[in-house]
Amino acid sequence: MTEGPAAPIPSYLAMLNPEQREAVFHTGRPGDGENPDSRHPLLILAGAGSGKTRVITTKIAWLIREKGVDPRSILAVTFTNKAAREMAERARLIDERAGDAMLRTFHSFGAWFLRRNGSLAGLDSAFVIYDDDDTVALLATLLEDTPKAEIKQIAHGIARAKDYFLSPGDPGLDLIDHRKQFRRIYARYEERLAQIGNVDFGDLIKKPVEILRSQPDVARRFRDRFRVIMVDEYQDANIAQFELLKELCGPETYVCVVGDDDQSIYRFRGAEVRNILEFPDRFPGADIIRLERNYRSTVPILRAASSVVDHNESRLGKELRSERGQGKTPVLAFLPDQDEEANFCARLIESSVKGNGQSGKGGGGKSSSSVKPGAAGQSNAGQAAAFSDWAILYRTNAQSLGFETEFLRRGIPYRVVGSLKFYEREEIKDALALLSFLVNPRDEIAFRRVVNKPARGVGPATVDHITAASDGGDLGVAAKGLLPELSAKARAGVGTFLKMIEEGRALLSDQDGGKESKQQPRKPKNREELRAGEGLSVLVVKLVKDSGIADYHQMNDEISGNQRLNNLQELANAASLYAPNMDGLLEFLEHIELDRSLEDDTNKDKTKDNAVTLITFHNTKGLEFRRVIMTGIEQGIFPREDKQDEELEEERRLFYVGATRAMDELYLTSCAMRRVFGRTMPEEPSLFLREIDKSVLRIIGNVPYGFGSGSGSGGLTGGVRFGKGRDEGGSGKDGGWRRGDRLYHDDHGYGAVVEVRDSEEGPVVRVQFETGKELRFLSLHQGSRFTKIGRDD
DNA sequence: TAATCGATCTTTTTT
DNA sequence: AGATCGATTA
Repeated sequence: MTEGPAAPIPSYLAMLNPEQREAVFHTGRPGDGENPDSRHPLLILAGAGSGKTRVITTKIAWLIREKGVDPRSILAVTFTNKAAREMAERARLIDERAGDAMLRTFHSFGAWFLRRNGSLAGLDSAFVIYDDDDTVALLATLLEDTPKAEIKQIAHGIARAKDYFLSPGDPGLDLIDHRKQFRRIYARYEERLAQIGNVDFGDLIKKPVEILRSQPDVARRFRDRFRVIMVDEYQDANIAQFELLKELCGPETYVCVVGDDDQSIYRFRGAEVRNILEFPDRFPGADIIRLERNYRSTVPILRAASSVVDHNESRLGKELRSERGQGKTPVLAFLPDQDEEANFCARLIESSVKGNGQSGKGGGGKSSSSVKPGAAGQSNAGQAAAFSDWAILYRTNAQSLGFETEFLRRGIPYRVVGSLKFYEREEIKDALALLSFLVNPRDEIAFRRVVNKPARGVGPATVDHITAASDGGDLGVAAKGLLPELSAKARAGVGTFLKMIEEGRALLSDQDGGKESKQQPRKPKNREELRAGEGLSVLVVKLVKDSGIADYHQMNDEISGNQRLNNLQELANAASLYAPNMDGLLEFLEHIELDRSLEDDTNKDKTKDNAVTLITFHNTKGLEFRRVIMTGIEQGIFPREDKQDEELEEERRLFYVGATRAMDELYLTSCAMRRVFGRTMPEEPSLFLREIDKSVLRIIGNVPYGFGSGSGSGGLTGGVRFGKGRDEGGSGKDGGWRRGDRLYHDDHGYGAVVEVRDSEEGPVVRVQFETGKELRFLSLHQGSRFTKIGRDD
């Protein structure tokens, strides 16, 4: 199965270990009696830190260089843009020609496919991609008076349905959402989306599959072109993506997928571990190569990580071996609460960085931490760390706040990965909606978003009027036709809006110089390559200015108005890399939609190279850090409370992913108390801490009673248990408030009841606060915001 | 009809 | 604690 190169081994291959080499040299050549043109598929099970990316990139280069494979016939798909970029870069370093191979994310490949072949499914090539918010907005127009939460649920259902390659008519839909109306809404949504002429995220995968299935000639063309298909992070593929892979593969296609079943963490997004577990069944004749040498982490770190994931049932099984020796023992710290947790992390980091010329800035304020990082025995005698060596990992984005506050206070540089996203900002979405409407005049969602922003006197009634008149067609045309019927105010507003849009479109076609101008749409390469004021940014700047969006946001937001302006400027800068014509605009919008890694401006100044990384467990996939702190390892937080069975297994894998990011040092923190939704709750150590191999841990802090005593179950009741809370204020269900009652309100402080009277909704209580404020409350029985103190009389 | 204040809900994780 | 909803009010 393996065939080595004939002569001396080139240097780019010499650095590979035997398994990696086997994986690179595998070409799936058929045996005797098999179709000589067929290829055995390959599944590379690549453990964390086993040099997976090196194998893929080397393989691509090797195929081109030694096997004479045409680079253009190679397709490699990843899940993130970052991975795609990295892969392209590294493959090109080995062989320049690898730059001609197609390296894309699944979604970007789908978009590329649809721009060229979408017409076969009735899709105009000038579509815009709707994100989740747009999907919700579209559903909202379909479902008036439906609570937002429910709409979101339906949107989620539709997204999942597409992940599983299910259409409104599919019986399997019941597994997603069994309510009868669901498939009806899904069907209407599809209809409306088709009418508008845009696609959502799921369509980028689902539609290509449909086209490939219904158009044999297209399928043939693609199978002809792509002779080699590689998939990275295959454990994250969903059913639709699996189907797409299947459709792209002819009998002669060489398929190679790389993944790690232990790192499958996107089930909630439709990822199916089954895809990788069953790969040998779905792709008969598949060979499997395991990469089990880990070059990243020390022995105890790997041991700690594996000991947890070993508790999973459904695994292909794999034994990671460290090539890095013993190193420092991972530390598990039990801490009183999340403030102390942040404090602990800060001091740990500061003490490691000291002597490195970086300011430690002595941590004023509370110094009475019960757990001193130094006590961990991690004297950083010789080697000082850099801030950038450190990463703080947490389960939910919300947990970053405490660390940010503490780091800010102490002057520890940090950057938050992936929480506030640039493209999710209101002003950016507004600007993008304007641009989208230029491209697609049928885009009701974009139209609704910006037609009256800033307020132009175009109210909901007018907007509904226009959309109704458009009958799914060009909204601009419809609006124009309706102008005479509108009130003077609305007419003026709509007129202004239309004029602006027309000018924008004119700008695009002006620059176009007709269709025949074959100006190469510029690829975003180097941000500095073009300056703002060039390319598409002219259009963005003009629209943002003319629309009044810039002023609107600057006025409306006194605190961060300028920040918003900066963000808009940043958007314009990004646009400068694209050609100032319709194609360039489409490309720009697609780029924005699919690669949302553009950083928020607020991160910019902190992004100095030397900063601590604050990041969710999910976001760390594919990254590595010298020193990692996994925080909030508490039952209910991680794993989340509602996780069972397969989902619990996925949480375990997430733990595994997090722990295996660490190269040299690993710390785990678990708090006895934590503020959740603003209330302080007692916490228990995570189940995973019970599962972890204690022989590779150093435990510090106040160990919860019974923890680690090995005395079987029941040993995990850490922390003090509080009852349901204090007395419910007063007697009776409605609180039993009377005139003269004194109370404390969380927001307003002390006050007294001056009047109680009945209404249809229940008793209305009027309270005079010490601040002088007098407020009326419909009911005071909620308990949490009010505390009854006593009575005056 | 916008603004304001109280009530209620929120926390997964993301291409 | 913070965002968002939604009802009441000027």
